[in-house]
Amino acid sequence: MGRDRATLADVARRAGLSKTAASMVLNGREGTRLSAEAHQRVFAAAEELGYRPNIAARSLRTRKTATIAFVSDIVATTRFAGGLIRGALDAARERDHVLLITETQGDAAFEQYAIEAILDRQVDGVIYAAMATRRLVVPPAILGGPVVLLNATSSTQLPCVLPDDRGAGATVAEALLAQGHRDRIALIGRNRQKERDPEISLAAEARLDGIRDTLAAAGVTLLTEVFCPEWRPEHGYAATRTLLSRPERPSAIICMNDRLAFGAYQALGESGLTIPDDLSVISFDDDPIASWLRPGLTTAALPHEQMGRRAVELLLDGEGQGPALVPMPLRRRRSITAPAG
Amino acid sequence: MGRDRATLADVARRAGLSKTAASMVLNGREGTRLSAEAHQRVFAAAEELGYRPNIAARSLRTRKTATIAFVSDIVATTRFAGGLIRGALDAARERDHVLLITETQGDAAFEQYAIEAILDRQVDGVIYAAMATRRLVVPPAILGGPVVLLNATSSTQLPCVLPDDRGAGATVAEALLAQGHRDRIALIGRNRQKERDPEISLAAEARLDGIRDTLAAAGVTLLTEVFCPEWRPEHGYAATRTLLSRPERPSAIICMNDRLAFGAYQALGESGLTIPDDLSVISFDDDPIASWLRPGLTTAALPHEQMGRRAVELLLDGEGQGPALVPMPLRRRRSITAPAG
DNA sequence: ATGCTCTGCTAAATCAGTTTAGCGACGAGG
DNA sequence: CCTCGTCGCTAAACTGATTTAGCAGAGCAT
Repeated sequence: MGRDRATLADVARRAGLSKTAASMVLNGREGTRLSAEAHQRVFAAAEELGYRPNIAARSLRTRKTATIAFVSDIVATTRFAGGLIRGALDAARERDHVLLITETQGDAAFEQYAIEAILDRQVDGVIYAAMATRRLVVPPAILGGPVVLLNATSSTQLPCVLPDDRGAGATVAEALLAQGHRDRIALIGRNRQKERDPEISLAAEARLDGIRDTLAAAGVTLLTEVFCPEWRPEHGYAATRTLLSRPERPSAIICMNDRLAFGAYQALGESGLTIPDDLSVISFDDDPIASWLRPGLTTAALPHEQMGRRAVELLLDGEGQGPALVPMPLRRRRSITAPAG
Repeated sequence: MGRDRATLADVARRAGLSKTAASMVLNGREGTRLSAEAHQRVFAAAEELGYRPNIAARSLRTRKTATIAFVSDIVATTRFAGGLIRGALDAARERDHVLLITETQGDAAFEQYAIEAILDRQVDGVIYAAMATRRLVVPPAILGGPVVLLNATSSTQLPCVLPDDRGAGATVAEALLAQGHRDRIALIGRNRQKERDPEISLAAEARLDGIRDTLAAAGVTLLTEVFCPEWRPEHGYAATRTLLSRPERPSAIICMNDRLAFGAYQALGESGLTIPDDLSVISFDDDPIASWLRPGLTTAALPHEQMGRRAVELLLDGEGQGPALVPMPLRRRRSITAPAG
């Protein structure tokens, strides 16, 4: 890998100058009194030799590696994680940085390995990411340098990037109100554990709050709320069957995430009900399946790519970059319409 | 990040020995004539100081960085990619290495950036991965060091890791034959472009071959084959409708991937047909939705995690590691049964 | 006493950069 | 004529490891 590369000494020699001169010119140092001609010669020599600095050598002196560590619990290998990484990758590239990725899998030994690997390589900063939006404990060892939390908060005073779940709740509620839904809106996916334990999820409570407040402002309350032990399709399926067994049928169902909505679609299909004519469905996340469903599922999208970007921006450009609460845009598809009758 | 770290000089001083001695002891060099007592002192000092070597400094001298570059076209941020990365991450950790991840997005400028970033950082090797199993052109610049192709081949003589799509085709066909399906097996997802152009997909033709050969060996031929412009749910939906509009209804449908199968489920559901009683469905990939469908979809799984592992093993441990064709195990769920009537 | 080998260890070079301190030439001012 | 400041540039130190070359002392044979 990369033998025979021209070194700074080669460039200097070819330009007929010292390493010092070459280094200063190539780094665009201000206040140096090197002649315009010297600049020319160095640039020409570097160009001709295809010179690229050796980052290891440079970082030995400067302690900068142009490398960011992306540490996640398990996010990197999850279907949702892609966007997070891609956004971070893009933003890093724009700033001439590169991403070192590690995964702790929630395992203390793996986390230890990840931290040591990172420290050994003197990364410029760490993005500490979680799969599910939640509160976590940051290992003190990495606090020696800049850290940004991605999709997570902690009790320490660290900058963090979160999706605006509360705003998404409001958005979803507004979308239904705008279609004329009022007192027959049901919700599936209530989950005491998720709502109460911030180490599991910050999303659940925030979404719920956004929904409730917005409906309340319009003088509306939820028709009913169905609890689910988890947020997977089978639970959405079961919850929807429960819902349909009750005397008053809702005009719309809000699902706490798309996997639940997927289960709801299955249950509604089996019951011979048509979406959205018999019943509107709306949800959160914008999982890839949302666009595969028939009809397409209207859902508030987790802005993973934006979040990944923002994390890098926060880390490298400092705090001035703006809000760390990233809005969740509504993806409008065909699953909601005005209530029948 | 990591200031105040003890250096080798610190360790040597505390042990009352030279840097040379400390270095040799810590690297477990054979043939050194340092006393057992000197060993003790060095280890003790390193322990007490929490010494960890600075990798940048070391690699300046040794040209080893304990870092592998994972370059992908777009795989890293795709729902499928997770396993590839996770497998690689795990195998890398076991060998005390770390992964530098970059994405080219199929863009030449990005690829250039990725290559330079990699070369600048003197990685020990490169895993060059593709999202879809295909043939690709490896940029000559990275051929200076070890390279392994992941989910891809090239015209150059590089080691590569591929899923055994042909074997999977055989597995799928066998599963249907074992249930008693014979002359009413349909296939959806034929696609001339994918089958013919190895730069787009190696999977399509291989799967098809595996299916055909296995059926032929049992004296069976496909009832019908429906073409699809792409392998997305809507195409599976359309293809299935086409299939159902024909006079002879199949007893089983083989879908070329799970997304097509998802579309097939939708179409079958609309037609009031029950899976698997009216019709068996079987497929390839083991996309997460396969387990979410009702009934669960039986499918030959892409062994992404295994593939990612194997790539690192091939890169670091050499070629002796065994076959680069990774078997695709059949995930048996409830979507196939014996044909009705 | 001399030469030889072996043991146990170290000084110094090296990797490829950045950075500090300062040198020689030249012109201006006193 | 001497001093001073500026200009344009360079030597050498430094970063933290590995590695080469070799030194001092002990033991042994001659």
